[in-house]
Amino acid sequence: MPDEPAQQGQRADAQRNRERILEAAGEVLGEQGTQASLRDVARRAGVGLGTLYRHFPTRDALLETLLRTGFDQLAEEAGRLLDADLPSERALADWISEFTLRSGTFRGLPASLMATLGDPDSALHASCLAMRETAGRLLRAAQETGRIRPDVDGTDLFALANALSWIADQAPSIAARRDHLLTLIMDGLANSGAR
Amino acid sequence: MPDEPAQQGQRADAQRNRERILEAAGEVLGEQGTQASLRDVARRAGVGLGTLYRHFPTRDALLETLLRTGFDQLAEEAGRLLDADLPSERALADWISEFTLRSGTFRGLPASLMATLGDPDSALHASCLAMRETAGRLLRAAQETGRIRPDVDGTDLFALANALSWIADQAPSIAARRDHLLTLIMDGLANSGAR
DNA sequence: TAGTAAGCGGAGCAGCGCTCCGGTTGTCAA
DNA sequence: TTGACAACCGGAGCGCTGCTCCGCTTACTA
Repeated sequence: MPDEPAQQGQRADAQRNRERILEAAGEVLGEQGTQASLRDVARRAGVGLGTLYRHFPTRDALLETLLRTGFDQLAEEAGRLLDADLPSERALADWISEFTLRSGTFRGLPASLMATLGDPDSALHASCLAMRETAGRLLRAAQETGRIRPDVDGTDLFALANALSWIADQAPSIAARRDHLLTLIMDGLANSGAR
Repeated sequence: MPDEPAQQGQRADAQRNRERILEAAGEVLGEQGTQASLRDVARRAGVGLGTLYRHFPTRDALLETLLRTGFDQLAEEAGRLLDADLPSERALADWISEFTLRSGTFRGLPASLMATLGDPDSALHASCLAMRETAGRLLRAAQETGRIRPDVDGTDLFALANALSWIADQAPSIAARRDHLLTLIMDGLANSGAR
């Protein structure tokens, strides 16, 4: 079972360093957020700064590698929810909830994700887009049942989900209201008959 | 008509510098956002860095002085809306709209405002709190008419308004959806009969 | 006008992102 | 096994940041 095909053909030491960097990055970003010092990451990995930048030319590239699995899992989760025997708006709410939970792993992550909207060259853009599209299918399914208002698109959904995560990562005091605010937003998304 | 009592008893040059700094800060933060380089502000004001830090010991102190008038106006606006002959949820929506418009003056401002929630020592905290309380009265008034759900407090309102501003200042593309997202959030705030 | 407190401004420190390049080392062919 | 070399390493260095500290200047007042 070959892990991570991305590093095939590399020298053994390069591959070892890559793994060390990713491990250290997970720890450091977990403590300091997405804006953590990359010097700290290199230091913790026991690696030179140049080595870090060669493996991950931008902060986004590092972040993308750290998050890719999570994106994939969120996309799969959307697929599962599509097939599940659930009210469509319930499925949507569950997905958003899962999304905001995961966005909480690194402080500053919601901002980093939102930034990809305006920067198609970002390394994060592609894998983020893929997840967004799967979530979009979940949204459209819910709209087709008439449970979710039709004048909302995938980008709105993404923005709202990120905004919710953003709120939660601003202050611990308000993070406790996350679920409450989610139901509020879901009510806003609901298609309330007329209108 | 004496302006700005805060600088009374100061030497004339100190007062002059204070004004220069505020003017320069308005320009620089307008261009670069709330995280702009304070060196740039000092440079543009034609003043040493030490002078800037003596007048405004922290970035928040500078920001607070720049925003105080705006906070006051927003509080007054809330008062006006309370007395106005408007459906209560309409008044609330108008206030939020006004708030998010003003939060757009500096990029990064929503984040700076939210940060005051968890940092009572911030220079911004006090003037922000005053405005929040006036907005809270607007909220409660709307709740008493039964138009707005009762399980929402002033902090929720503040968080949501800031989140909306935050979305708008992430990417110009999504900023256009601001009003749309506002109606969505207002629908979420609405008290839809049962529940 | 002279004494002085208040104010000034930039040198300096530690840290940041990012680049660049001389030295090292893993790898593979001979 | 050994040698050659591409691949890789790591940190010095650049220009920036926030923030402090202190010798010099200047506006005020007695």
